[in-house]
Amino acid sequence: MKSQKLSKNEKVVLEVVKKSTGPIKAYTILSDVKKNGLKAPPQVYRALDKLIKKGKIHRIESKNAYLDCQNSKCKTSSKTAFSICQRCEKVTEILNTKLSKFLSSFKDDAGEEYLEYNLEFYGICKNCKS
Amino acid sequence: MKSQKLSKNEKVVLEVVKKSTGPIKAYTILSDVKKNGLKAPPQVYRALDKLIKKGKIHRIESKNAYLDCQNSKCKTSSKTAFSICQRCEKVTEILNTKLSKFLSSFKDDAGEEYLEYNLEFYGICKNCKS
DNA sequence: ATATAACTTGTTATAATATAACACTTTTAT
DNA sequence: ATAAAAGTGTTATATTATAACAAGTTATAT
Repeated sequence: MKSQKLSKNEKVVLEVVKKSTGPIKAYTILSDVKKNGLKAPPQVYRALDKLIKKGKIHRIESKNAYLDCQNSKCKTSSKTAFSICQRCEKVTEILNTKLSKFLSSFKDDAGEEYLEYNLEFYGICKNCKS
Repeated sequence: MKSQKLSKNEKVVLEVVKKSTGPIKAYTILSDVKKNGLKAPPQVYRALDKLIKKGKIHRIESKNAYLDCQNSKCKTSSKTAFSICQRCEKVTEILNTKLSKFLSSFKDDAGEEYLEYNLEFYGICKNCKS
């Protein structure tokens, strides 16, 4: 794992991601951080990439969007699981020991294990069901 | 599940995806199907979307690429798992009953189950290790 | 303290991925 | 036979992401 120290742009971008109520898109971040002097996509994408590597945020692959990490221990930047509501688009990080143990020790039919994974569950959240 | 009948463009696109040795990108498909008369991105993307719904192909989210389904029974278009080699980029669909049962019956901490999921494992494949 | 390597930033341009909108044709169901 | 639904062709544009390069900053070793 990389140093956890954040650069100026990384801090600026992380604050915006944290403030967001859900996954936020790169260009939404960009328009938001313009008031902090950032001007161009590479500045945002570079910060996002670093923040992911440092375990501060996650990328929700099926949404091309970014979410701040809910796990204070943050050992999970390469072992991630999320639930995604198909109605309200809400995304929640899943922190579940049984799940992470199962996936971390999963061997495929060739006997191979995997150090990293990303799992996205899709369904209707409790709120939308009721 | 939708009807399995394929339209003309869907057949053309599916053939290209099947022929590919690994996940193939939409614009690679496009340049390939130009000899069949298809000319513009929407023709390809529409076919891809339908083929996914019909369970003929999968989208590899972390690669923005498409892979033909290896499961002849093809009940799994919304419950998918893949292994992705970080060195050679090879992608293999994982068909493993223990895994699918575990994930299909997984309840999160709020007791919710999910009808759909997509799981991507990352590691080094057997071939690259040796 | 100073050289130098490693990292970070700013900037322009462009690449890569995907969809909107609309007119038209074909297939399907009644 | 007709209407509804599904599929096609087309142009334009939206969205997401990276290449490339110059300049500034910080960390480290001597």
